[in-house]
Amino acid sequence: MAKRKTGASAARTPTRTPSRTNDPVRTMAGILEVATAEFANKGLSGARIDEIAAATRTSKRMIYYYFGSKEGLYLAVLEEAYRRMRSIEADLQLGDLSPEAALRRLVEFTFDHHFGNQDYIRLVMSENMQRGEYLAQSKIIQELNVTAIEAIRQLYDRGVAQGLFRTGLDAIDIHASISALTFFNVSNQHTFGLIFKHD
Amino acid sequence: MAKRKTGASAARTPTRTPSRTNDPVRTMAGILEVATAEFANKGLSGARIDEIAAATRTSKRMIYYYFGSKEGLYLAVLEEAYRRMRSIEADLQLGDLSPEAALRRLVEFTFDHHFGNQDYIRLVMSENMQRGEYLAQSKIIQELNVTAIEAIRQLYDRGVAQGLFRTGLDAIDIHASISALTFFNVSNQHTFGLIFKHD
DNA sequence: GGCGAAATGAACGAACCAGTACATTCGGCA
DNA sequence: TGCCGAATGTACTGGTTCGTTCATTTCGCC
Repeated sequence: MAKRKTGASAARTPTRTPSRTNDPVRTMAGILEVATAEFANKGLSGARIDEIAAATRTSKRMIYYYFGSKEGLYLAVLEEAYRRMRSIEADLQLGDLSPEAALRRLVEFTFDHHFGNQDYIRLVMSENMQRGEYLAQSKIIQELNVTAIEAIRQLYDRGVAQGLFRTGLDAIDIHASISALTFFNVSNQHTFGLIFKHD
Repeated sequence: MAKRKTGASAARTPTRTPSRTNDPVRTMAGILEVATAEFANKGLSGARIDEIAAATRTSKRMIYYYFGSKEGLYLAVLEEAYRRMRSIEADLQLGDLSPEAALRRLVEFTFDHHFGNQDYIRLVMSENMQRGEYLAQSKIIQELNVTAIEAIRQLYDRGVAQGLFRTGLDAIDIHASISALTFFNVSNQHTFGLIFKHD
């Protein structure tokens, strides 16, 4: 069931995975998975460490052992969510496509990802409620974002060079435009749906 | 449940405020004002009744006296925020303008309101984090929203009749389009600003 | 000018919740 | 095969936080 990955603590774990009860990698992954759902559902202040622990195979003790604090766990969850998204995004290989095709593909991906990963949306919403306090602490996420913006900039510059896109736009604004409508539709579905709507 | 004062806002307040210690209208208004800031800043679960009470001229006792519970206060804050916005919106008198001018005016108002009332934005974000649970309880807000959508529908229909707007659009979608970009820019300013930006 | 309801204040309590102390088992390695 | 650090379980605690209890003051009204 559990696949061994080299990530966690050190590279000293042998490749075999015998039937053992100590499995830090699995423990951490399990905690992260449950915590992602909990933080996405209730936000940072609404989430309860005890509930996360109860939904895990392990105990609250382990959460503090691996993540140090509620905030530490939240940050780890946030980083994992960003890392996952940017990872898929990087796999799109936008550089291999024409500017038009690349842009279309990026929009499609963003659309699909936002609608398919509401946990991610809610984590970002939550983080905006915290005024980006935890994002600001994460060098990792900031680098991921810079890379993503850089990819858009290159794509845009290629398009401008070929006379396909008009000049004077900012990569960040493009990113915002791509995200805004679909993000808004997911994030505000409840206050909007209540006005009258279903589809 | 809260025992709402009938004509809370106006009606029976003597126009001057003599030196009297009992002033329920003022007490309620003061609580609402402080609570709005607190809920907008920290969200429902992050807000602290004790902090709201401390920032008021009155006491926690009064919060429960007038609003019954933390949730009751939150709902009252939400309703007041919506009511205020829709009230200004209604003052725009869109019906008196040409469809084009009315649409432009609506967009401008939405833009200005969103940027000028970040508390409102954050309350709506917060409410979306609660999945619209409290909006769903508020007949008042739902009616306000229906009215607002209806105004857009009329405006749109007039424009279509005059051949100014293309057909086949939905009033709710128009509303979403108007709100999305500016709402997103305010609501996600922190996770976006962190990518790199200032203006 | 006094009566009863509305409004207010001070302090308390019970549940909740993040984080910890203590104790134990596991598992790689010499 | 015994050692030792890594990993885990159990039970607890100290502070926080929503909500309440009890007592008092205010004020409209007759």
